[in-house]
Amino acid sequence: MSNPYELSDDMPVYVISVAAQLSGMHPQTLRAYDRLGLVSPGRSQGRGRRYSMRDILALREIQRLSQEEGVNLSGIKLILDQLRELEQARRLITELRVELESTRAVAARLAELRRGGTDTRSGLVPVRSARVAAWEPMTGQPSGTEQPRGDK
Amino acid sequence: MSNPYELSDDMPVYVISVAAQLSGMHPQTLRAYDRLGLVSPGRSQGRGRRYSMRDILALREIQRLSQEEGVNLSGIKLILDQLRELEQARRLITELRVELESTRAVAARLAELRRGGTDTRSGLVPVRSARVAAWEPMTGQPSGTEQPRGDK
DNA sequence: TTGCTCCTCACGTCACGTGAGGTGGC
DNA sequence: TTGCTCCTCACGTCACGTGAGGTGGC
Repeated sequence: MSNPYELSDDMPVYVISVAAQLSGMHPQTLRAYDRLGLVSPGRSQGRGRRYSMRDILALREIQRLSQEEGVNLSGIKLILDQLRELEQARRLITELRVELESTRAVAARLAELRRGGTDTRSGLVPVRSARVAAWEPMTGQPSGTEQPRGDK
Repeated sequence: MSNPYELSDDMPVYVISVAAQLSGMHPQTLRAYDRLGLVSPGRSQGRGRRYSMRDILALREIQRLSQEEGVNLSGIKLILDQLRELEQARRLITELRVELESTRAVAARLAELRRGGTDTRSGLVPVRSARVAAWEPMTGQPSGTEQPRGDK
């Protein structure tokens, strides 16, 4: 309850030797990553490093990018930054779509309440654009960038 | 008009020596990038490479990531892929916000037409969520895309 | 022929992981 | 004392740029 950490994932509990085992890396490598600002664990009394589970997961992702994808540390840093931006954008997209749907429902309900049925000519009932309707939450993305240029 | 290429940017016109000069890279480097699938120019008669202006710009971006950011080629490939996804997401966000605004305007107009003013208790007039309202189009960049957020 | 293109091979440099070596506090 | 931590230095490996060397078609 009065726990200063929301979840135990953020609690810095693992010393460097344990963190090295959990992440499958060399302790010296973890020190190097700390120095480079890639994964900076907490400190205990200003001396020993203390890694959280979130740090461990970050280390594993770095290991994957490094070993499987062959990306160097400069690249990994940029990629992780970009990934955060991308996830932020995706969250916003989901939120905007939810809000758009509910707003559309409201508009439709209001239009319905106005007796006489749908008055299409008034343009009061918005037409969903093809591009927005067709969009799927991030497909594999090859060549999907093509824009059908709907010239309404 | 009947030009098979939309803009001259996509027309493969530069031979490798010219492309090397324009991008400030070694011809051998361009051949290596082609082999690695980083920038694959067109071919003339199945032999010589022909680079478009778009290829040149891609080469310059690669050079920046490599020299200024110190990213290796594996990283550059992932970063460029991610960047395309990010730009796609940003375009969609802009589109969704435009559509949301217009739908809101329609809903507001319809609500107004229903005599008696706003009936807040009915929940028919949607309240804009704080997160969506607060969001700025990707901070950290020129911010010229700023949308004045005119709340009607 | 000249000047381009193509290719492969090899070398130099640099990034990075990791071992060694020596220190200090529970 | 033992077993951890901290640090720096050095070495081996690998990625990558680029030069050399030799080919072929306008």
